[in-house]
Amino acid sequence: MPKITDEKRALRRIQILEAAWSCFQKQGLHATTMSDIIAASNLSAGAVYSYFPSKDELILAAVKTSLTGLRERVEPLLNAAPLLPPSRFIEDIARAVTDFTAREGYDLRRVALLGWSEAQRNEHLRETMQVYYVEFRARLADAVANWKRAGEIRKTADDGDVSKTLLAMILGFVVQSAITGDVSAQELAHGLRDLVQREGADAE
Amino acid sequence: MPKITDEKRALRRIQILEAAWSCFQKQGLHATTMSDIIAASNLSAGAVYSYFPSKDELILAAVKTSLTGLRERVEPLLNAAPLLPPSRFIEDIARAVTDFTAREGYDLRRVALLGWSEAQRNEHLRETMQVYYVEFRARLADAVANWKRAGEIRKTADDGDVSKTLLAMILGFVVQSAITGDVSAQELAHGLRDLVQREGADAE
Amino acid sequence: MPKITDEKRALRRIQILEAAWSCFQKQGLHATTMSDIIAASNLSAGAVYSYFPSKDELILAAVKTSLTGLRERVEPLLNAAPLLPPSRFIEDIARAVTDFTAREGYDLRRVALLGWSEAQRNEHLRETMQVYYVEFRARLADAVANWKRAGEIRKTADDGDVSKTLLAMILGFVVQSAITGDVSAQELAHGLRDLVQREGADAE
Amino acid sequence: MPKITDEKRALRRIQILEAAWSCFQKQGLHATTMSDIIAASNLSAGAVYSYFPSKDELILAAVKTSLTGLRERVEPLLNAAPLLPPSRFIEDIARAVTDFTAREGYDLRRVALLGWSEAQRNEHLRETMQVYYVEFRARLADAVANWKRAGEIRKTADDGDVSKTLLAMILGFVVQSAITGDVSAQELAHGLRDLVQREGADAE
DNA sequence: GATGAATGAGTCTTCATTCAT
DNA sequence: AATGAATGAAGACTCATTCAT
Repeated sequence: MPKITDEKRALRRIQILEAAWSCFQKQGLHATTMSDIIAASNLSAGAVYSYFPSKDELILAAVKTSLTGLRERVEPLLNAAPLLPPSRFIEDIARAVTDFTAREGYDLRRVALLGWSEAQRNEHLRETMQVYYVEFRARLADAVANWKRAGEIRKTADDGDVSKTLLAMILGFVVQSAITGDVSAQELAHGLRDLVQREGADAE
Repeated sequence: MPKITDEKRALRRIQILEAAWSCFQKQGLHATTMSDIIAASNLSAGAVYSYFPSKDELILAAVKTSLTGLRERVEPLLNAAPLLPPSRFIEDIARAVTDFTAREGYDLRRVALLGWSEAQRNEHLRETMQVYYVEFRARLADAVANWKRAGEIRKTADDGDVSKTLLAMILGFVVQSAITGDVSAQELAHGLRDLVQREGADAE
Repeated sequence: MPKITDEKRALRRIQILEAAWSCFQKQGLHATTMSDIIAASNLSAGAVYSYFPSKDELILAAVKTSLTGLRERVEPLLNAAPLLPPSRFIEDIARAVTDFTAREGYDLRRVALLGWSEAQRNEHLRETMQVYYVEFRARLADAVANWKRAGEIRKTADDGDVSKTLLAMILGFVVQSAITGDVSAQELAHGLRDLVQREGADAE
Repeated sequence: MPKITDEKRALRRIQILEAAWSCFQKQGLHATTMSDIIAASNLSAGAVYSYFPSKDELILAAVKTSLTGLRERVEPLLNAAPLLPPSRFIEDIARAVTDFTAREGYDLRRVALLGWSEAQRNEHLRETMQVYYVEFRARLADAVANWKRAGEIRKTADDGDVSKTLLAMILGFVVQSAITGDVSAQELAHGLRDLVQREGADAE
């Protein structure tokens, strides 16, 4: 077995990461043993450890990857021109969360909950997440500025405050749909629309 | 006949629970060992086990108690007459979360994140949470009905949808403030107000 | 099982240490597994670890104890008045090494070799040994001074040099008897006497 | 027909052996992994294993080689005519040990300690060493006989006993200088001389 | 011949829980 | 009732060795 190509190494990494995801979702981060992951990956202990030096590193990679994966899906929505109005925008973001979950064969929402929990005791993970969410909020603030120009929300709105509220809605959607399992992207969006529109205002 | 009165038993339970909370927040649910909790509670292993038959029960009790504690603080806000308008209401709820954290000497938000994560692998906890959030949402739906009567939001709004959106905002506030640590109840409320009010609408 | 007495704790420690010695001699330090020691001590893994926090600590204790044990046996020889002449003195020291081995049911010489080897990679052990041997040499230097006063060796002798040579003989006796197994305390002493006494000098 | 000449093979062996020595000294025999040696030798795992079938063989070879190397250096001293008197002879032997260490870029003394320790659990190594030391002692006994003829030591001296004492001094010098690091060949020799010469005897 | 990725048995250590005192 | 020492199953990780390419 001489030198393996970088391509193959990358594939192996993904193979292991997928095995890990699958276990993590079913059993949680700590109830999952390395043996579980090793068995699910169809590799040997040594092989897995040659790709990830510790369980913590594997957890980190799993969570980071899901963060990155989500970003890639949400990016187009943020860059769309013209930008969709707030409630439609939120609906699409929520749908991206839901779709990501369904498509990749693993539940992004569950991984998110596990990751947040883990971030409490893992410095590196906590920082990674902080940076991620702060950056994401900055992108939302850009969207808010856009909406102000488009007259979707009033000019005096504070970009920062609104972006915080929007992020809260998105993260809360993740939690709520993971725990109660009975919330759709559409319901979230309609709820926002109804909150926004007063009596007599014309719908969407 | 027990030497120890029921009253004393109750106090001991709280003593243990507080020790557990304190450890859980610092180290997470699984990195906390029974030894940690036993040491923090100033009791013996046997004593702790006579109050809680297993670590899982202790986790369950710790999370349930924080759920109950929060409910008690939020209850008055839901029953207030007249009900505050949406953004004010959200602000007060968020403030209750923040205050609860500060006052009891332990961080409700962290416990919430840990609890959600744990709920992934603990059937009983998951059901408890589901019931709790669904009930809480029902109370929020009542508030929505109230707001409709008061003309705060339009009559055609769907109580269920709006309650889901509101819950998302609240849960998302918990996540965001636990992870980034830079969101206040006021910012959340202002963000909602700005989202709600269009150009030319009169403020609050 | 309430609080155990200090006495019992000390006995347990010895019980474990003896199990460890016995294993270390048969298999060496690193080929001995904790399982071996646990089995030999008739205790559980947890119990052993409650007395010694790691294998390294156990190794350290085993070596230190043998150092201390030997010192206790050699002490009287150093303090004897009048001090025996050099070759007799060396003979008794060598005999103490041999006896210690036989009596305590474990081979001091083997433990010494293992310890020296381990000291190469264990900072703490190395320092402990350094201190021990330097102190021991100081005691030998005292003996040399005594011999000079008694006319056993010439006045111009350097206490330090002679103590180094004596220590070398003792340590070398340990090595040689452990490896070849065919050297007695008497042979060592006779060899020294023969080296010391020239033609025509009167014996002993 | 091998692509590689015997000469090259021999060079490779030495290259590996030197890598092994270097690792063994730094970390000890068991803390050194085959990976360490492989990395230090700049060869592949397969290559190293084609020269030494197992780690044990490598240890054996490393220790044996150091034994042989030392013999080659000491040989001339034993065959010198006229033979140096005892304390001068010991000084030169000790110096050979020290020089060997310095010149070959690796510490003979450390390897010796490791080897003795390993001999406890390695039958083959133990036998090799026994033979080596017994033979070496026989050469020392020859020297003793010489000294008797030359009147350096008294005629009634027992060649065997004296050779054992001399070997003890040499081996003990190795231990002491490896552990305390503060003994020179000269000090050892002076110590012996002082022990040998009584009051009034003429020096050297 | 050479390579180095893969193997997997074996190691040290932890920790929820029990129960003799 | 209370104690805390003891248990031992289970977990994370290592590393000598092999063999497909």
